[in-house]
Amino acid sequence: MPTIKEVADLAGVSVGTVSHVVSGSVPVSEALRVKVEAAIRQLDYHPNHVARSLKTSRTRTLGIIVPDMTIPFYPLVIRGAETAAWDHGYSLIAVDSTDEADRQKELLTLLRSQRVEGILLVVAAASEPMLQIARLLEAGIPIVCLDRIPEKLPVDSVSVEDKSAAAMGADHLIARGYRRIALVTGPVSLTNETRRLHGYEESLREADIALDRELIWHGNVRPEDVAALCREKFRSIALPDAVFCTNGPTALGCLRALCDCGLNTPDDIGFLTFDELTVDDLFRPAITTVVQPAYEIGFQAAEILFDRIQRKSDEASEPRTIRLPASLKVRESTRGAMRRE
Amino acid sequence: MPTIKEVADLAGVSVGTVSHVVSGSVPVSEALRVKVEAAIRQLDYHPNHVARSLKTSRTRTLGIIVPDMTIPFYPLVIRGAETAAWDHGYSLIAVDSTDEADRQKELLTLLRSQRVEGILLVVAAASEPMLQIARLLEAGIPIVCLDRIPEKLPVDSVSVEDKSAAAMGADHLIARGYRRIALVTGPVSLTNETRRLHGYEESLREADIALDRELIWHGNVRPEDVAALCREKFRSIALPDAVFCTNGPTALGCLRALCDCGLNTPDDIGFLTFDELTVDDLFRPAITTVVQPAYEIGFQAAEILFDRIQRKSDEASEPRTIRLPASLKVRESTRGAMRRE
DNA sequence: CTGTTAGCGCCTTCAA
DNA sequence: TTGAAGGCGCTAACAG
Repeated sequence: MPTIKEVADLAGVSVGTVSHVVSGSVPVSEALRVKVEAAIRQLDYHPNHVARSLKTSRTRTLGIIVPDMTIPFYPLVIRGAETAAWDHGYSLIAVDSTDEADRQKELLTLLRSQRVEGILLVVAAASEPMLQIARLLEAGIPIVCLDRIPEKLPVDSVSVEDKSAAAMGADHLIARGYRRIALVTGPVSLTNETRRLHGYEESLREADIALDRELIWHGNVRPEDVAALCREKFRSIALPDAVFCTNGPTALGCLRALCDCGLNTPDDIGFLTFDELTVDDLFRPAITTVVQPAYEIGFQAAEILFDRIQRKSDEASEPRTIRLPASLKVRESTRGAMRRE
Repeated sequence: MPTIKEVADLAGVSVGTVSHVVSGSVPVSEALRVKVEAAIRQLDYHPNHVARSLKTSRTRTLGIIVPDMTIPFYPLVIRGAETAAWDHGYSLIAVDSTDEADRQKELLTLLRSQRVEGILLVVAAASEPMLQIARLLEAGIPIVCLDRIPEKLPVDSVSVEDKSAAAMGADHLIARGYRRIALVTGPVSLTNETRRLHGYEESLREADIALDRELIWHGNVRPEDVAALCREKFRSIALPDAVFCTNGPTALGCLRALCDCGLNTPDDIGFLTFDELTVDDLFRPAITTVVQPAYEIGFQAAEILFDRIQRKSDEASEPRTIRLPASLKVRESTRGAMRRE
């Protein structure tokens, strides 16, 4: 790999001059510029970002940790963040914690060693990253949590307005005449799951529907587990009018259970879920969905990071909490309750 | 951010000693080691990979460029590559070219400037990266192409055995009694699409089914476009017995067209596709699929990269071409032709 | 405008 | 076993 020195030698100028034409920050005479550019092309010179970063102590790099890239929601988030980063001349390192606390910890350490200038973090389900996050923050590396927000931690965060999003979904079901509405959640250790639960509860309360604990099923983000859970429920208790899943993987599991139990939607049971399943509208019937602004979440989170990066010193400023509204995509799976009695 | 010097000062030793305990490469007496470790913990020291890389000229980093992270196939590939990288103590920078030639070019340049030690590349559909790839190779940065393989370029590559995979799919359709089998492809500028086409053709030939050009529809990877294409076909020519889509996004478009045209699978028409659509087996009917070993493709590609990285000098060795077998997941959408005449 | 030079933080001989 | 010192490639003063 050619270095700036080799370029300088070939062009017959000093390294300083080469640096100037590369960065464009200092004027260089036409004549020398042409010579330098020729040398760069001839040697196929590519500035060494590693050296540059060491010198400037700015890597122009952001990191993002997601729990599972294969959940369609996250690639969209990453896209949003990547776009924002790109716009600022930054690049984004996207890594996957596979939802494991240990790996998340290692990744955080790694990103820190790589000297990323900021980190977007979707915490792993069973992790306690508070201490590590606090340390990163102390070290001057801003962090923005997205989607899943750790409790009681003064950190910037961006997510959907969980409670009202869930309430919107439940309201819709109620409006369509469903009354016995089961809720299938992800891990309740995640605060956004809890908030979605609250939204559901509130919606029912306002509609004067008695809360039935038997209809609140706490699952996780592994479709197989959720499928087993739902099958068991479908077989052991009176069938609900409708099921409301609070996230994508959960919905996948629940759909499988419906399949397995020979239940049809919406004829036998209504179905509603958070998060597009890629093909919601191709399913027969098409699935009604609470759609989160995934791209926007990633984008805005990155913007906050840049805000922090810009005015480094002023780190005392209050943590920002952004809650974006979800939207409801009404399709066939909630066509309406067919009271069967 | 504390530096190695600060750790050394606090521990009352030289930087060399600290370096030795951090790397573990040189023995250090118990007493000093303990002091150094205490200092490291106290300062929350994290070795600066940037400086380390500059010194050693090894970044322990790989890059992967995919055309679209939101296509479920690619996150799996990335997972595989990330796992392999992790096993070797490397990290992986995953970036998305959004299938644009320009962006791909910039990303390649970026990765090079970041001094990644190797690159996994899924070329953008309309790109001509030959020259740039050649330059990277010359510069001693190994590249492995995956999934989409550029033609006539002596570069390592890993992908599915396209032709036989497609033939397997077509054979299955034929065995189930389908005869008028439409093929919906992605961009034919992609050689793997061409090879899948060949597999289809060969399968038909061997079954003595006359090739009908009218049944070969060349689409792209934008579902909307493919949907429009298919709708037009469904309305203008005699309905095929079955449709075979050669990739996921194409299948999405085709399914939409079936929906829009009120065609049911498999009653009106059989349906088969490459690539899991996340929920193939939840669809009613469940969709028969040619499944590519996505994770394995990513994993093996990364392994090849490490092979190259290891024995750097010996760059003359022949390019390796790995073709992994696909498997067929038979579900309901190809239940069998119901001859309707 | 152009050249010179001092580090950025770390690893790695090399001596002691 | 430990310490001292050079230099990786680059940028940013600064001097000319």
